[in-house]
Amino acid sequence: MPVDLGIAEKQRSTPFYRDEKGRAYSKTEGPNACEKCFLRELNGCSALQENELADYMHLSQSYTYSRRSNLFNQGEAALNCYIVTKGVARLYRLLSDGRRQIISFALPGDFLEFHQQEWFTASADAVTNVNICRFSKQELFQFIADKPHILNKFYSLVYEGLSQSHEQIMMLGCRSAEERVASFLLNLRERFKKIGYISITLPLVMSRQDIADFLGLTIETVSRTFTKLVKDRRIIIVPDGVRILDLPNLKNIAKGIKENVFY
Amino acid sequence: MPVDLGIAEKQRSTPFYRDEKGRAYSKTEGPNACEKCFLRELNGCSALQENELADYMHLSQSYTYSRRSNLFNQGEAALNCYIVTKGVARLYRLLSDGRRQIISFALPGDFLEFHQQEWFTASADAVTNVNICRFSKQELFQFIADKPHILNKFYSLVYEGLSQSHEQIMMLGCRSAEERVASFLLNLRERFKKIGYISITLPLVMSRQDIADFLGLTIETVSRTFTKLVKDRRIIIVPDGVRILDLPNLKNIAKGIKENVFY
DNA sequence: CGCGACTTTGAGCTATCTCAACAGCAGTGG
DNA sequence: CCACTGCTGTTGAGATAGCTCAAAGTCGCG
Repeated sequence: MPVDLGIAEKQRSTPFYRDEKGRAYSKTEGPNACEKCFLRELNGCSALQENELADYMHLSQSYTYSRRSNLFNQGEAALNCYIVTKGVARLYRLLSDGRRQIISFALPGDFLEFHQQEWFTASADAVTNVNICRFSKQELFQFIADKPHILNKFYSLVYEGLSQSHEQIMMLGCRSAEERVASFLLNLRERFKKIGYISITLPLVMSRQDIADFLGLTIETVSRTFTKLVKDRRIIIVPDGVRILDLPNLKNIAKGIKENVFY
Repeated sequence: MPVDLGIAEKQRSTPFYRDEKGRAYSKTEGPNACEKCFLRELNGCSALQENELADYMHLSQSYTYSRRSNLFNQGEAALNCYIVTKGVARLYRLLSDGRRQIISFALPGDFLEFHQQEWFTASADAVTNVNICRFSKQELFQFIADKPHILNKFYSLVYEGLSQSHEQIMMLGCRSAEERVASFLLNLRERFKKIGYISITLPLVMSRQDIADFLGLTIETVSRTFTKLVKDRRIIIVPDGVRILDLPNLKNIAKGIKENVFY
């Protein structure tokens, strides 16, 4: 089963439930088929030993959220944690006056809220149709309590997230609009590669507004910057994404190097 | 032993060594006196059980770095990890053209580089004279490999760091200069409180340039913003720090609320 | 007292924002 | 099949928060 970003689907057809907050979702009955999951090699689940898999499969349940729907909200009791298995989700925080900062885009294999804190510190919703594995936090952490090899793997993943956040801090703190957009495209490209999604077109499943709120820019600045990159022949814009024409130069822009420098 | 931010000391008197990179430091011979350490209640060490303490004490060694000296650099092999026990350090990343982004200020009790990655992803140096506990990463992670209660504690601490980083992303992505400075002061105040450092004056041991590089602003903008906060009677500037005059209003500014709002 | 490091203040500049118009496209309904 | 509507993205023109450069002030220290 290949990586699925949920690009094509615009509508959902499966029947859905609503939770106590009115969120629509659909659910796969019975335990998850972890042994067939293409993500097993990639993420925290890879730390599982064969004899642990059967129990683990019963811990999580598969859910589907449709495009634009909400997964959880900042401030709510954090009873569950999530792994994205298909599509893209956005993790964000809001200020009281409506300003939004997207903290990260979660791709297949990414963990959300794998902590033991009582409340969600951010909100998340589905950018495309999204499939997730949902765990009861309490059950999950009980399961791994005597399995340090798994906890260790989780630890590494959180640290990786921390490292990504530091990169993001660097980006927002000292990079220009053009550098931000270039970094964003390259980072996305790397992450797709890592999960085995390789294609000439770099799909941009999120809106310009999402990109703007991620990069700390306005939608107009993002648009103008894309236009500039197109004019300078670094990229071309295609339906649902971009194609990178001049990778080395884009990398230099992302690094903050103005002219062509080869090394 | 109370929290010591190393404010008063401008000079160091103890003899020092130099490591292979030419870094000056001094070292306490023999095992650390963890049983007397005031941080034991606060940080990761609090997860240690009585019978584990003796072994743990032999894992780390106490080092002193003088003001402005370097602890480690981005890109070097990450053989050690650190806990600040006195003073303040800055963790930062550099761009090739010299732009610097300070990722965090590490106060007593804060962990640095508690990961198992091969290389340092950031640099750190001493803002004041700094005491640290230094661990061999390999030895430390070997020690905790069969002690999930400690690993679990570390996990929580890393997640807390992640949460702080997300706050920082929010700050850099969508807050104005005044909001950033207000948030910075309040956040520092909270963190001092947490480690038991309570005083009328909020000490600012870092330079304006450090604050600017942390907040993604220039030194001039930081200075002007302080001046504005003084004029508006939110704070007063005193030697080595500020005093907060109007806490509720400062909190509103930090939240992005313009006028007096009580709730 | 004088030097150097740091901070504040001033004045003009610019990258990015704001506001507004318009273009493209999908869905809808007659 | 085509007007109509709503949503998203692009482009333009003017406004502005924060930046840059320059000068002056402050403070600790020899």
